[in-house]
Amino acid sequence: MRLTTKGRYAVTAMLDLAIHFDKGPISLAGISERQEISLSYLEQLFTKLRRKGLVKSTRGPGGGYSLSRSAYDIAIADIITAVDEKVDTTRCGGLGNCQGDERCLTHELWTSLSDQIYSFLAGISLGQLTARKEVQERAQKQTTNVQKVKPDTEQNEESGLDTTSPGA
Amino acid sequence: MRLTTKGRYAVTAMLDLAIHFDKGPISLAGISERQEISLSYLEQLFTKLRRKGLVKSTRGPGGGYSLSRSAYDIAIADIITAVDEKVDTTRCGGLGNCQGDERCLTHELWTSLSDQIYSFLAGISLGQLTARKEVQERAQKQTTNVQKVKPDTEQNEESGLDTTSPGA
DNA sequence: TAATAACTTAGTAAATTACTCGGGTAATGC
DNA sequence: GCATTACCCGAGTAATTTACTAAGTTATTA
Repeated sequence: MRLTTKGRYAVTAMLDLAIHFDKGPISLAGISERQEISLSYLEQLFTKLRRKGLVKSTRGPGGGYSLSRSAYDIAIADIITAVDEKVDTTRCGGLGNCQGDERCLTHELWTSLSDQIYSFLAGISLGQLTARKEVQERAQKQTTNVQKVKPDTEQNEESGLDTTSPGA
Repeated sequence: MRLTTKGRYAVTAMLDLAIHFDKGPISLAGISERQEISLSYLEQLFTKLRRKGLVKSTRGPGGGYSLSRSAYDIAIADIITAVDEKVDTTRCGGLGNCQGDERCLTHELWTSLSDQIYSFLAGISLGQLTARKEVQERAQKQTTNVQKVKPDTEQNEESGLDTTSPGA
Protein backbone atom coordinates (compact mmCIF):
# COMPACT_ATOMS: atom_id res chain seq x y z
CA MET A 1 0.00 0.00 0.00
CA ARG A 2 1.02 3.48 -0.78
CA LEU A 3 1.20 5.26 2.55
CA THR A 4 2.97 8.59 2.26
CA THR A 5 2.82 11.89 4.07
CA LYS A 6 0.20 12.90 1.54
CA GLY A 7 -2.24 10.39 2.99
CA ARG A 8 -1.22 11.30 6.52
CA TYR A 9 -1.75 15.00 5.86
CA ALA A 10 -5.15 14.28 4.37
CA VAL A 11 -6.26 12.30 7.40
CA THR A 12 -4.92 14.93 9.79
CA ALA A 13 -6.70 17.71 7.91
CA MET A 14 -9.96 15.75 7.81
CA LEU A 15 -9.68 15.08 11.52
CA ASP A 16 -9.24 18.81 12.13
CA LEU A 17 -12.42 19.33 10.14
CA ALA A 18 -14.25 16.71 12.18
CA ILE A 19 -13.13 18.24 15.46
CA HIS A 20 -14.27 21.74 14.53
CA PHE A 21 -17.39 20.51 12.82
CA ASP A 22 -19.69 22.60 15.05
CA LYS A 23 -18.03 25.90 14.07
CA GLY A 24 -19.42 26.00 10.53
CA PRO A 25 -17.18 25.97 7.46
CA ILE A 26 -13.48 25.69 8.34
CA SER A 27 -11.00 27.64 6.24
CA LEU A 28 -7.94 25.90 4.87
CA ALA A 29 -5.90 28.77 6.29
CA GLY A 30 -7.02 27.69 9.76
CA ILE A 31 -6.15 24.05 9.19
CA SER A 32 -2.83 25.15 7.74
CA GLU A 33 -1.97 27.04 10.94
CA ARG A 34 -3.13 24.42 13.41
CA GLN A 35 -1.71 21.38 11.64
CA GLU A 36 1.32 23.10 10.09
CA ILE A 37 0.59 22.03 6.56
CA SER A 38 1.27 24.30 3.60
CA LEU A 39 -1.88 26.04 2.37
CA SER A 40 -1.24 25.33 -1.30
CA TYR A 41 -0.69 21.68 -0.55
CA LEU A 42 -3.93 21.54 1.41
CA GLU A 43 -5.76 23.03 -1.56
CA GLN A 44 -4.54 20.19 -3.74
CA LEU A 45 -5.59 17.58 -1.23
CA PHE A 46 -9.03 19.10 -0.73
CA THR A 47 -9.66 19.26 -4.46
CA LYS A 48 -9.41 15.47 -4.48
CA LEU A 49 -11.39 15.07 -1.28
CA ARG A 50 -14.16 17.23 -2.70
CA ARG A 51 -14.26 15.32 -5.98
CA LYS A 52 -14.57 12.09 -4.07
CA GLY A 53 -17.51 13.58 -2.17
CA LEU A 54 -15.94 13.53 1.28
CA VAL A 55 -16.17 17.28 1.90
CA LYS A 56 -18.19 20.18 0.59
CA SER A 57 -16.98 23.73 0.15
CA THR A 58 -18.43 27.15 0.87
CA ARG A 59 -16.95 30.09 -0.98
CA GLY A 60 -16.58 33.70 0.03
CA PRO A 61 -15.72 35.37 3.34
CA GLY A 62 -16.47 33.10 6.28
CA GLY A 63 -16.36 30.17 3.90
CA GLY A 64 -14.33 27.00 4.04
CA TYR A 65 -14.84 23.26 4.04
CA SER A 66 -17.05 20.92 6.02
CA LEU A 67 -17.59 17.19 6.08
CA SER A 68 -20.21 16.07 3.59
CA ARG A 69 -21.58 13.45 5.99
CA SER A 70 -21.26 12.28 9.58
CA ALA A 71 -17.70 11.77 10.79
CA TYR A 72 -18.77 8.28 11.80
CA ASP A 73 -19.56 7.50 8.17
CA ILE A 74 -16.10 8.46 6.89
CA ALA A 75 -13.48 5.76 7.20
CA ILE A 76 -9.75 6.47 7.22
CA ALA A 77 -9.48 4.19 4.18
CA ASP A 78 -11.86 6.48 2.27
CA ILE A 79 -9.58 9.44 2.85
CA ILE A 80 -6.36 7.71 1.92
CA THR A 81 -7.73 6.18 -1.25
CA ALA A 82 -9.17 9.59 -2.17
CA VAL A 83 -5.76 11.25 -2.21
CA ASP A 84 -3.39 8.34 -2.86
CA GLU A 85 -5.45 6.67 -5.55
CA LYS A 86 -4.82 3.05 -4.58
CA VAL A 87 -4.28 0.81 -1.58
CA ASP A 88 -2.05 -1.89 -2.94
CA THR A 89 1.26 -3.47 -2.01
CA THR A 90 1.88 -5.46 -5.18
CA ARG A 91 4.29 -4.28 -7.83
CA CYS A 92 1.89 -5.05 -10.65
CA GLY A 93 -0.97 -3.06 -9.13
CA GLY A 94 -2.96 -6.24 -8.62
CA LEU A 95 -2.91 -7.10 -12.32
CA GLY A 96 -0.86 -10.26 -11.86
CA ASN A 97 1.74 -9.45 -14.52
CA CYS A 98 4.58 -8.98 -12.01
CA GLN A 99 6.92 -11.33 -13.88
CA GLY A 100 6.44 -11.28 -17.62
CA ASP A 101 2.82 -12.25 -18.11
CA GLU A 102 2.71 -14.38 -14.99
CA ARG A 103 2.40 -13.62 -11.32
CA CYS A 104 5.59 -13.43 -9.32
CA LEU A 105 6.31 -15.93 -6.56
CA THR A 106 5.01 -13.64 -3.86
CA HIS A 107 2.00 -12.13 -5.59
CA GLU A 108 -0.60 -13.63 -3.26
CA LEU A 109 1.33 -12.54 -0.20
CA TRP A 110 1.12 -8.88 -1.16
CA THR A 111 -2.52 -9.03 -2.13
CA SER A 112 -3.46 -10.48 1.24
CA LEU A 113 -1.34 -7.86 2.99
CA SER A 114 -3.14 -5.15 1.04
CA ASP A 115 -6.48 -6.61 2.08
CA GLN A 116 -5.33 -6.65 5.67
CA ILE A 117 -4.29 -3.01 5.69
CA TYR A 118 -7.41 -1.92 3.90
CA SER A 119 -9.67 -3.72 6.38
CA PHE A 120 -7.91 -2.07 9.27
CA LEU A 121 -8.24 1.42 7.85
CA ALA A 122 -11.79 0.78 6.70
CA GLY A 123 -12.72 -0.21 10.26
CA ILE A 124 -11.77 3.14 11.79
CA SER A 125 -13.91 6.22 11.26
CA LEU A 126 -13.06 9.87 11.74
CA GLY A 127 -15.74 9.97 14.40
CA GLN A 128 -14.04 7.26 16.42
CA LEU A 129 -10.81 9.22 16.32
CA THR A 130 -12.39 12.45 17.51
CA ALA A 131 -13.79 10.58 20.50
CA ARG A 132 -10.32 9.62 21.71
CA LYS A 133 -9.11 11.52 24.72
CA GLU A 134 -5.55 12.24 23.55
CA VAL A 135 -6.89 13.60 20.26
CA GLN A 136 -9.21 16.01 22.04
CA GLU A 137 -6.47 17.19 24.39
CA ARG A 138 -4.04 17.76 21.57
CA ALA A 139 -6.65 19.60 19.50
CA GLN A 140 -7.33 21.89 22.47
CA LYS A 141 -3.63 22.61 22.81
CA GLN A 142 -3.27 23.39 19.11
CA THR A 143 -6.02 26.01 19.26
CA THR A 144 -4.45 27.88 22.18
CA ASN A 145 -0.97 27.63 20.64
CA VAL A 146 -2.13 29.26 17.45
CA GLN A 147 -3.88 32.01 19.42
CA LYS A 148 -0.70 32.66 21.36
CA VAL A 149 1.35 33.05 18.19
CA LYS A 150 -1.23 35.25 16.53
CA PRO A 151 -2.81 37.24 19.45
CA ASP A 152 -5.57 38.92 17.48
CA THR A 153 -5.30 38.82 13.74
CA GLU A 154 -1.80 40.29 13.22
CA GLN A 155 -3.15 43.85 13.20
CA ASN A 156 -0.38 45.42 15.31
CA GLU A 157 2.85 43.50 14.99
CA GLU A 158 4.47 44.81 18.16
CA SER A 159 1.66 44.06 20.60
CA GLY A 160 3.29 40.94 22.03
CA LEU A 161 6.57 42.63 22.90
CA ASP A 162 5.90 43.46 26.58
CA THR A 163 8.54 43.42 29.28
CA THR A 164 6.75 40.56 31.05
CA SER A 165 7.04 38.02 28.25
CA PRO A 166 5.22 34.72 28.65
CA GLY A 167 8.53 32.95 27.78
CA ALA A 168 9.15 29.65 29.54
CA MET B 1 5.36 1.16 6.80
CA ARG B 2 7.93 1.36 4.14
CA LEU B 3 7.01 -1.29 1.62
CA THR B 4 8.92 -0.87 -1.61
CA THR B 5 10.10 -3.18 -4.35
CA LYS B 6 13.26 -3.55 -2.33
CA GLY B 7 11.43 -5.45 0.37
CA ARG B 8 9.45 -7.38 -2.21
CA TYR B 9 12.60 -8.42 -4.06
CA ALA B 10 14.20 -9.52 -0.82
CA VAL B 11 11.24 -11.71 0.10
CA THR B 12 11.09 -13.20 -3.40
CA ALA B 13 14.80 -13.97 -3.36
CA MET B 14 14.61 -15.53 0.09
CA LEU B 15 11.67 -17.62 -1.04
CA ASP B 16 13.72 -18.84 -3.99
CA LEU B 17 16.41 -19.82 -1.51
CA ALA B 18 13.91 -21.65 0.66
CA ILE B 19 12.49 -23.55 -2.32
CA HIS B 20 15.91 -24.74 -3.52
CA PHE B 21 17.18 -25.33 -0.02
CA ASP B 22 17.98 -29.00 -0.69
CA LYS B 23 20.35 -28.19 -3.58
CA GLY B 24 23.14 -26.79 -1.41
CA PRO B 25 24.33 -23.16 -1.70
CA ILE B 26 22.36 -21.18 -4.29
CA SER B 27 24.22 -18.62 -6.39
CA LEU B 28 22.84 -15.13 -6.78
CA ALA B 29 23.25 -15.57 -10.54
CA GLY B 30 20.68 -18.36 -10.39
CA ILE B 31 18.22 -16.31 -8.34
CA SER B 32 18.77 -13.41 -10.73
CA GLU B 33 17.76 -15.53 -13.72
CA ARG B 34 14.76 -17.23 -12.15
CA GLN B 35 13.29 -14.17 -10.44
CA GLU B 36 14.45 -11.60 -12.97
CA ILE B 37 16.21 -9.38 -10.47
CA SER B 38 19.45 -7.60 -11.33
CA LEU B 39 22.49 -9.44 -9.96
CA SER B 40 24.14 -6.34 -8.53
CA TYR B 41 20.98 -5.37 -6.79
CA LEU B 42 20.70 -8.83 -5.27
CA GLU B 43 24.23 -8.50 -3.97
CA GLN B 44 23.27 -5.36 -2.09
CA LEU B 45 20.22 -6.98 -0.62
CA PHE B 46 22.10 -10.09 0.46
CA THR B 47 24.79 -8.05 2.16
CA LYS B 48 22.08 -6.78 4.48
CA LEU B 49 20.43 -10.16 4.87
CA ARG B 50 23.76 -11.70 5.79
CA ARG B 51 24.56 -8.99 8.33
CA LYS B 52 21.20 -9.54 9.94
CA GLY B 53 22.00 -13.26 10.18
CA LEU B 54 19.23 -14.52 7.91
CA VAL B 55 21.53 -16.20 5.39
CA LYS B 56 25.06 -17.54 5.33
CA SER B 57 27.39 -17.42 2.37
CA THR B 58 29.85 -19.84 0.80
CA ARG B 59 32.53 -18.36 -1.41
CA GLY B 60 34.24 -19.82 -4.43
CA PRO B 61 32.99 -22.06 -7.22
CA GLY B 62 29.85 -23.96 -6.32
CA GLY B 63 29.29 -21.40 -3.60
CA GLY B 64 26.30 -19.23 -2.96
CA TYR B 65 23.85 -18.47 -0.19
CA SER B 66 21.71 -20.64 2.05
CA LEU B 67 19.25 -19.94 4.83
CA SER B 68 20.93 -19.72 8.19
CA ARG B 69 18.01 -21.49 9.89
CA SER B 70 14.82 -23.35 9.14
CA ALA B 71 12.51 -21.60 6.68
CA TYR B 72 9.79 -21.97 9.30
CA ASP B 73 11.83 -19.84 11.69
CA ILE B 74 12.18 -16.93 9.26
CA ALA B 75 9.23 -14.55 9.19
CA ILE B 76 8.48 -12.24 6.28
CA ALA B 77 8.75 -9.36 8.73
CA ASP B 78 12.34 -10.36 9.49
CA ILE B 79 13.28 -10.08 5.84
CA ILE B 80 11.59 -6.75 5.22
CA THR B 81 13.03 -5.10 8.30
CA ALA B 82 16.46 -6.47 7.34
CA VAL B 83 16.51 -4.61 4.02
CA ASP B 84 14.15 -1.71 4.64
CA GLU B 85 15.43 -0.83 8.07
CA LYS B 86 12.10 -0.05 9.69
CA VAL B 87 8.45 -1.03 9.70
CA ASP B 88 6.77 2.21 10.58
CA THR B 89 4.01 4.35 9.14
CA THR B 90 4.51 7.46 11.25
CA ARG B 91 6.25 10.53 9.89
CA CYS B 92 8.38 10.94 12.97
CA GLY B 93 9.67 7.37 12.94
CA GLY B 94 7.83 6.62 16.17
CA LEU B 95 9.66 9.35 18.09
CA GLY B 96 6.52 11.40 18.71
CA ASN B 97 7.95 14.70 17.46
CA CYS B 98 5.73 14.85 14.40
CA GLN B 99 4.56 18.40 15.14
CA GLY B 100 7.21 20.52 16.78
CA ASP B 101 8.07 18.64 19.96
CA GLU B 102 4.60 17.15 20.29
CA ARG B 103 2.83 14.30 18.63
CA CYS B 104 0.60 15.12 15.72
CA LEU B 105 -3.15 14.53 15.89
CA THR B 106 -2.94 11.18 14.18
CA HIS B 107 0.21 9.78 15.77
CA GLU B 108 -1.49 6.91 17.56
CA LEU B 109 -3.40 5.90 14.44
CA TRP B 110 -0.19 5.29 12.50
CA THR B 111 1.52 3.47 15.31
CA SER B 112 -1.35 1.04 15.63
CA LEU B 113 -1.41 0.57 11.87
CA SER B 114 2.30 -0.19 11.95
CA ASP B 115 1.73 -2.74 14.70
CA GLN B 116 -1.02 -4.31 12.65
CA ILE B 117 1.14 -4.69 9.55
CA TYR B 118 4.06 -5.97 11.52
CA SER B 119 1.95 -8.63 13.25
CA PHE B 120 0.63 -9.84 9.93
CA LEU B 121 4.07 -10.15 8.37
CA ALA B 122 5.54 -11.63 11.54
CA GLY B 123 2.89 -14.33 11.48
CA ILE B 124 3.90 -15.69 8.09
CA SER B 125 7.09 -17.71 7.67
CA LEU B 126 9.03 -18.52 4.52
CA GLY B 127 8.30 -22.17 5.23
CA GLN B 128 4.56 -21.57 5.14
CA LEU B 129 4.89 -19.88 1.77
CA THR B 130 6.91 -22.71 0.24
CA ALA B 131 4.16 -25.10 1.27
CA ARG B 132 1.57 -23.29 -0.81
CA LYS B 133 0.56 -25.01 -4.00
CA GLU B 134 0.62 -22.02 -6.34
CA VAL B 135 4.11 -21.13 -5.14
CA GLN B 136 5.42 -24.62 -5.87
CA GLU B 137 3.83 -24.68 -9.31
CA ARG B 138 5.22 -21.30 -10.23
CA ALA B 139 8.67 -22.24 -8.97
CA GLN B 140 8.62 -25.37 -11.13
CA LYS B 141 7.67 -23.30 -14.15
CA GLN B 142 10.45 -20.80 -13.52
CA THR B 143 13.08 -23.54 -13.49
CA THR B 144 12.01 -25.00 -16.83
CA ASN B 145 11.65 -21.54 -18.39
CA VAL B 146 15.21 -20.65 -17.48
CA GLN B 147 16.47 -23.98 -18.86
CA LYS B 148 14.65 -23.32 -22.12
CA VAL B 149 16.29 -19.91 -22.52
CA LYS B 150 19.76 -21.16 -21.66
CA PRO B 151 19.86 -24.74 -23.03
CA ASP B 152 23.19 -25.80 -21.54
CA THR B 153 25.44 -23.12 -20.14
CA GLU B 154 25.93 -20.79 -23.13
CA GLN B 155 29.07 -22.65 -24.22
CA ASN B 156 28.43 -22.57 -27.98
CA GLU B 157 26.40 -19.52 -28.92
CA GLU B 158 25.15 -20.82 -32.25
CA SER B 159 23.88 -24.19 -31.09
CA GLY B 160 20.24 -23.11 -30.98
CA LEU B 161 20.16 -21.73 -34.53
CA ASP B 162 18.77 -24.79 -36.33
CA THR B 163 16.33 -24.62 -39.23
CA THR B 164 13.66 -26.27 -37.12
CA SER B 165 13.42 -23.56 -34.50
CA PRO B 166 11.35 -24.26 -31.38
CA GLY B 167 9.51 -20.96 -31.98
CA ALA B 168 5.90 -20.87 -30.77
C1' DT C 1 46.76 -20.55 -11.18
C1' DA C 2 42.66 -19.80 -13.39
C1' DA C 3 37.91 -19.76 -12.86
C1' DT C 4 34.14 -18.77 -9.97
C1' DA C 5 31.28 -16.32 -7.01
C1' DA C 6 30.91 -13.76 -2.89
C1' DC C 7 31.93 -9.10 -1.27
C1' DT C 8 32.47 -3.84 -1.48
C1' DT C 9 32.10 0.99 -2.72
C1' DA C 10 30.78 4.62 -5.46
C1' DG C 11 27.96 6.67 -8.57
C1' DT C 12 23.66 7.80 -11.26
C1' DA C 13 19.23 7.99 -14.08
C1' DA C 14 14.55 7.93 -13.30
C1' DA C 15 10.75 8.47 -10.58
C1' DT C 16 8.28 10.31 -6.89
C1' DT C 17 7.13 13.46 -3.27
C1' DA C 18 6.11 17.50 -1.32
C1' DC C 19 5.85 21.33 -2.13
C1' DT C 20 5.60 26.64 -4.50
C1' DC C 21 3.86 30.03 -7.78
C1' DG C 22 0.70 32.51 -10.26
C1' DG C 23 -3.20 33.12 -11.91
C1' DG C 24 -8.08 32.54 -11.88
C1' DT C 25 -13.48 32.51 -9.99
C1' DA C 26 -17.47 32.56 -6.79
C1' DA C 27 -19.65 34.49 -2.80
C1' DT C 28 -20.12 37.82 0.81
C1' DG C 29 -20.11 42.30 3.45
C1' DC C 30 -19.47 47.09 3.56
C1' DG D 1 -20.62 47.60 -6.84
C1' DC D 2 -16.27 46.82 -5.24
C1' DA D 3 -13.04 45.04 -2.17
C1' DT D 4 -12.16 41.03 0.36
C1' DT D 5 -12.09 36.34 1.38
C1' DA D 6 -11.23 31.93 0.23
C1' DC D 7 -11.98 28.30 -2.96
C1' DC D 8 -10.20 26.63 -7.58
C1' DC D 9 -6.70 25.06 -11.01
C1' DG D 10 -2.53 23.92 -13.55
C1' DA D 11 2.26 24.12 -14.24
C1' DG D 12 6.68 23.91 -12.45
C1' DT D 13 10.50 22.42 -9.32
C1' DA D 14 13.85 21.19 -5.49
C1' DA D 15 14.86 17.44 -2.73
C1' DT D 16 14.69 12.84 -1.88
C1' DT D 17 14.48 8.11 -2.75
C1' DT D 18 14.63 4.06 -5.49
C1' DA D 19 16.44 0.86 -8.34
C1' DC D 20 20.14 -0.17 -10.62
C1' DT D 21 25.07 -0.10 -12.87
C1' DA D 22 30.09 -0.14 -12.87
C1' DA D 23 34.21 -1.59 -11.42
C1' DG D 24 36.65 -3.42 -8.72
C1' DT D 25 38.68 -6.92 -4.47
C1' DT D 26 38.81 -11.19 -1.81
C1' DA D 27 38.22 -15.99 -0.96
C1' DT D 28 37.73 -20.75 -2.53
C1' DT D 29 38.07 -24.74 -5.39
C1' DA D 30 39.48 -27.60 -9.22
